[in-house]
Amino acid sequence: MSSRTKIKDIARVAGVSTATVSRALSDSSLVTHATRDKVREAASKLNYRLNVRARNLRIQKSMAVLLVVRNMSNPFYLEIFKGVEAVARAAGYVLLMGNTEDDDDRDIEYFDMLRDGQADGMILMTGKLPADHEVLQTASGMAPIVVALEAVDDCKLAHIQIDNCTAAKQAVNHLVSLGHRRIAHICGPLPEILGRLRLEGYRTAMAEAGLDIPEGYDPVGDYSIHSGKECCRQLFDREDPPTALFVANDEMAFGAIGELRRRGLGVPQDVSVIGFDDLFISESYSPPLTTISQPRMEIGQTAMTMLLDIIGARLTDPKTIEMPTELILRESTGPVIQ
Amino acid sequence: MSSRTKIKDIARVAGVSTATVSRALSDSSLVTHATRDKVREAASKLNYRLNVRARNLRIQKSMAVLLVVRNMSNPFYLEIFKGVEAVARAAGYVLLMGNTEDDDDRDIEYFDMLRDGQADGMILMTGKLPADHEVLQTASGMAPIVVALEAVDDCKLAHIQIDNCTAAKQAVNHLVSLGHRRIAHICGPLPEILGRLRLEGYRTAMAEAGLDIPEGYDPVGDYSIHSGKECCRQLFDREDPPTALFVANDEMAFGAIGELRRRGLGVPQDVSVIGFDDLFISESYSPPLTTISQPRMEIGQTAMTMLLDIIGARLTDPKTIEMPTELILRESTGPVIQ
DNA sequence: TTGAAAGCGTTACCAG
DNA sequence: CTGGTAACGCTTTCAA
Repeated sequence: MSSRTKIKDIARVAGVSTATVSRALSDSSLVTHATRDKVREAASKLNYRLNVRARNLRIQKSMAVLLVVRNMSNPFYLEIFKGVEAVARAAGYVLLMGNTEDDDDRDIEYFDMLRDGQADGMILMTGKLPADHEVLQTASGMAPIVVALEAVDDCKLAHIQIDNCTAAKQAVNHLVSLGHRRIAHICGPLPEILGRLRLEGYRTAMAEAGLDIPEGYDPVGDYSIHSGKECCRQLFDREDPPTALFVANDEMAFGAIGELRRRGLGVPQDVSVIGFDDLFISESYSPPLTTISQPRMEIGQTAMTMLLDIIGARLTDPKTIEMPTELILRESTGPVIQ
Repeated sequence: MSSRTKIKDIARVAGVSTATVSRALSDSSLVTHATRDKVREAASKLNYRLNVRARNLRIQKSMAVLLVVRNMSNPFYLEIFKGVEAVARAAGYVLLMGNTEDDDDRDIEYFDMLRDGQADGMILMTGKLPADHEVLQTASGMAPIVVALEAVDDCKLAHIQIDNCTAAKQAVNHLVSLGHRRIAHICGPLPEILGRLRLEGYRTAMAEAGLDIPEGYDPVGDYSIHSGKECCRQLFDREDPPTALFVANDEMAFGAIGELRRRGLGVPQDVSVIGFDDLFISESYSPPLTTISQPRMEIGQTAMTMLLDIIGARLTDPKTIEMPTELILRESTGPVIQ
């Protein structure tokens, strides 16, 4: 019982060579059924287990994929994790988690892991790309990277994303259709593409509706509950507070609703609020939050599927998949009261 | 640029043997400073990167730990993930995610990964142990497994947990001190130890306060928002509805509050509600939820630290660490109104 | 302090 | 179809 049984032991017991054992165990067509069965029997009698490390060294793969996020404790990612995990394990890959905490050095570490073969592919959700990293300079073929939900400039990577701008327009249109005219937008951080696109959608919808955006009607938050509260405070300290809020994510919307309640303003009686993301909790929030829903699990699944296609060379040209969003009408929005 | 530079190339350039290169790069005390520097220089000139797969095969380690949960998309785990990840990466370990979806076969798969050396250790949060798995039968020393937040019977594994029973008592005592006498408890699933301990705490506290628990005052949910709603419905369809609810987790508490609102009952004016877990959202819920807080990030950190100690043989006997909980008073509980 | 060489456990090439 | 054997890239004895 000292050392685990290896292919050599099976070879001895079954009376064949290690090469044949390897072939038999991997269902190669180069062995007869008879020897295949003989080998398998010996293997199971000896309680054989493949040494994955040895195989990976030999075949030059790690059978692992790396999922890199900015902040592991963001609840938004949960369903995505799950979608990625499901597809990965079905394909025999294990899932390595990467957490950058917005630290560029860590970003690079994960790219290094990819280059060094510790992972065969990467799903990147940070929206950041280390400049000039070797991994990206694949003369032939694509780098085994799928950028999810974010977009990185200038390079030919596979992307999976949603149409943030159109979704934002849809949200604002809904508020307009309820009769709102003073509609403010609590933005996400604007260096990031996500925040910019949602802001652009807001502006476009407002313009199309012939509505002005007063100076300061689009305060910038950082997606945290607290910053939602803070931005809301700014907006309602004004002399011309809005009657409706389009907020760039649900968490800031929660913060905003909290602040409104603190001021004695009812949602949606006094102010309508619409969020973005449809977190698991939003449906049962008080009031249930009207929001834009993204198919997060499917995004994870699709990202991983794409990554497998790249790794398997079934996908060789940059491709962007756009997933549909949906406006979920709940009880945090209502007609404007004059 | 076809193939990556390896230790052999460095050896050639630096004019030493591969053995010396290996030693130099790992800061062995068996090389002189001079040769060490010479080797390092060559390595960096050649842009050398260690082949982790090859090293792992040779040293018979994977430098990976496996974090196994029942359901990856449970927001409760987020901070734990983060805590584990931080300690793991500081120690040079990568984090592999395992998701069982309550499927025993998957459970076994992850134990197999551990036995097969695909991971050097495991943090188990499913509360389930496959019977008689080889991994557990370590004649000498402990299995490299830390059971977190759950308890598994009968075996000598390291545990990290909270005192669920005492925490539950504390919650109920708080309701009692506010004058509540008709206090119900929405339980988690009772086959599981967690649910049982919280129920026990509830019963003990009620008994100590001299309060009866009417038949049916402790409906069983499944930790989902929906089941919280359902259990609440049952309780308030009674002729003797409670004036206070101690709910076994925050999500069910949200469901319950939603149901109460639907019935026109105010929280805490008409009914007090107290949850368990202190999810990220609970603080800004409406109303802000009184709940029991667990130090989740620290639990993750401590679990991983313990695991490293076991792997490094610094910890050789089963040990249970108990983390403190805290009752967080917010606005969902208030004095009973006659 | 250094080098030669033996593995770690597979897979895959090349003969037969 | 099968067997011998050379890798995969590193670490670590054992000798010098």
